[in-house]
Amino acid sequence: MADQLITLSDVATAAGVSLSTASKALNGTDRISQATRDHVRDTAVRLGFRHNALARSFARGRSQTIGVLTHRASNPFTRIVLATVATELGAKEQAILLYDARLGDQDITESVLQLRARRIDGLIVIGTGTSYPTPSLTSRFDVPVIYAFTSTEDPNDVTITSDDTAIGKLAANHLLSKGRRRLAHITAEPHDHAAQRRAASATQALADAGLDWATPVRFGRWREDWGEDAAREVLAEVPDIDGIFCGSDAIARGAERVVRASGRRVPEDVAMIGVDNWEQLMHDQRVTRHLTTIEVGLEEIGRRVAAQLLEPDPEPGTQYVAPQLVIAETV
Amino acid sequence: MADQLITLSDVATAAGVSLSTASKALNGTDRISQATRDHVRDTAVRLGFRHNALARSFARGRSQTIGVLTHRASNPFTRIVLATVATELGAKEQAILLYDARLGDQDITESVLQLRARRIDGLIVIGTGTSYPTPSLTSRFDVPVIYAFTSTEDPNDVTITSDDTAIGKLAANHLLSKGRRRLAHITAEPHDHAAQRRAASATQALADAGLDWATPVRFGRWREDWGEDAAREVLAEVPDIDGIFCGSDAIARGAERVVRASGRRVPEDVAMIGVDNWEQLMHDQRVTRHLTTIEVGLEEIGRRVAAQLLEPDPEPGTQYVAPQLVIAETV
DNA sequence: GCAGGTTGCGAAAGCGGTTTCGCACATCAC
DNA sequence: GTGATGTGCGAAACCGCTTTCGCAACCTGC
Repeated sequence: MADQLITLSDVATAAGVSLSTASKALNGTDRISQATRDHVRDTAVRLGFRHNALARSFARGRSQTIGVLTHRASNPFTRIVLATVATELGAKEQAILLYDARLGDQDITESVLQLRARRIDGLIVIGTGTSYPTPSLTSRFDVPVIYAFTSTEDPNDVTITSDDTAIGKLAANHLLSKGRRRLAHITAEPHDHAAQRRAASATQALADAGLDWATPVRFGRWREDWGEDAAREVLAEVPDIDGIFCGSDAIARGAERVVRASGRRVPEDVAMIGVDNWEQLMHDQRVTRHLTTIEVGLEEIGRRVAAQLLEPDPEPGTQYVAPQLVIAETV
Repeated sequence: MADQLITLSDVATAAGVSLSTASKALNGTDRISQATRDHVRDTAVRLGFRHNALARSFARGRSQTIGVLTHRASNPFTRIVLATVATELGAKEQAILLYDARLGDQDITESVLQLRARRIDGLIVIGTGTSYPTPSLTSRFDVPVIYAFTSTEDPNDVTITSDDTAIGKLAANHLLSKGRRRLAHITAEPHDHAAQRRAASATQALADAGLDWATPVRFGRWREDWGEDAAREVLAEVPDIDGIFCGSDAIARGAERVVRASGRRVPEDVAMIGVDNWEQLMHDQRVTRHLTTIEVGLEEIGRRVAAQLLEPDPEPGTQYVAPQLVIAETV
């Protein structure tokens, strides 16, 4: 498969025009008569010509490559955003260059210099969705920088992230709409931004309905076993609890196990709702829905980031992706 | 941040040598005296010079970009391999260009041509791990092609994938080692290669111990609800079953729910083992281990693929990644 | 019939490196 | 002292495309 590839110069010669005319004809730039244009294009097709992307990138000074900075690409949330971004950009002939775990790194400067030497056409910073803000790098590049699933100190940075406030509200209101009134909330660390916002907005939603939690919000960790522990506490304190909003699906998994083990039925006795839509995101089409949950919109974040990055001028500021209620069996 | 970047020519001038000498000094190629070499390098550092990667790629004809072909990048298994590959390659300054869903595409030829026009330095084909073989593309490129998590018709293709035979054996033997003797196996479609091999090798492991399944292998789907259905059947047919090997963690999740709901204890009454290690892979550090399972080694596949691709000549043939037993509560 | 504008195209200068080749000089063996 | 060999460096070609600029030919309007 090492046949010599056709160059633009070959096309020009075959079409009987100059190199520059051939270039312009194929690119649609400059003034070229329709007849010449068609002729050159036909010739190019006939010869099976393709622009050498390397030469083109070099001449144009644009690499067709987008830099991606992550904190830890092994994080499953990060991976979803990353894979989506890679898919979307690949469809647009843009490669990605991933610098993992360099985001929190001391000498991020080195990475910045490397990315600039690579002449990346844009930069995507993917956060973890929980502990923001991320330091702003926008001013260090002369190409567009977009922040995904995080936020920065600079409100003018182009940011696309989840809407934790809407998530909390959505969860609480869904439980309320099903007639549940004795509600509990089990979530992660109190200093985790996502947990904090979801809890605050859910509390507000209850207040708007003239209610309060039947038992104080349980702050703990993003872990299945914390879901178990907290659920035990909740059941002990409020035996007739009729709805639990879990800050994540992992927590919900653990909590559900305890609730069922206690002899209560889900959702008849206790309705349960999580956040993340893991069953969908993680298992692809391989699983049926079991847990009622809220889809944060990670793939949507990835899609929008990719789209915005290729826009001539993306709108500055933060865009929140609306969460989606995913109704299944547990509410 | 639009300061003019330093070129090699600037370095040469500043160091008082020719352009070619500067190039060779920095690259360590050709014969250059140590003194000159050091001097040029010092000058480059002092000026903050970095090679323009675009110019370099162009001149060398190597793009520093690896093509990646997937069937569907939203598949969670694919995403793991993809993210790992991207991480490893990024650390080596290699970008990736992802062409998703073009693998099964009719005119894969178009993608091949595009990738060749891009002058990719190598190609990675990521499969789904279940339905192989993938058509071989090796002969259509003059750069290395590696197949990950799949296999091809050509035994000489460089392939790195999971070891389904070892997985089945490992699972069966682990249950046997815990003294379980009345075993069942619940898995996916009988025509799914992974399911088939795992079932066959587990059956063989039982035979080696002079045993057979207590009830015929249940072939179904890679779904949690299939795990439930099959477990119900198994319990009805063999009430005193004492071990279940589930073909995946999703199946195990469903099966475990049914087993527990029947009043049986896990693992005291029924030991259960899955495959995939999702709790680890999907939740990162966010969850404790609950399900005893087998780690297929997707990240290891990704790491090896990236490493092999950058080797001068990767060894032809198939490499199987050894599965790892992940012991938790359910056995 | 002519100044002024428009249209279509080609020559040539990059883009910023890598790499081949040849030259001058130093070193060596005899 | 001479030829053979080796060493260090620079001139220049080259990678394949984009883009600027200028020139001729062709329109206008008066």
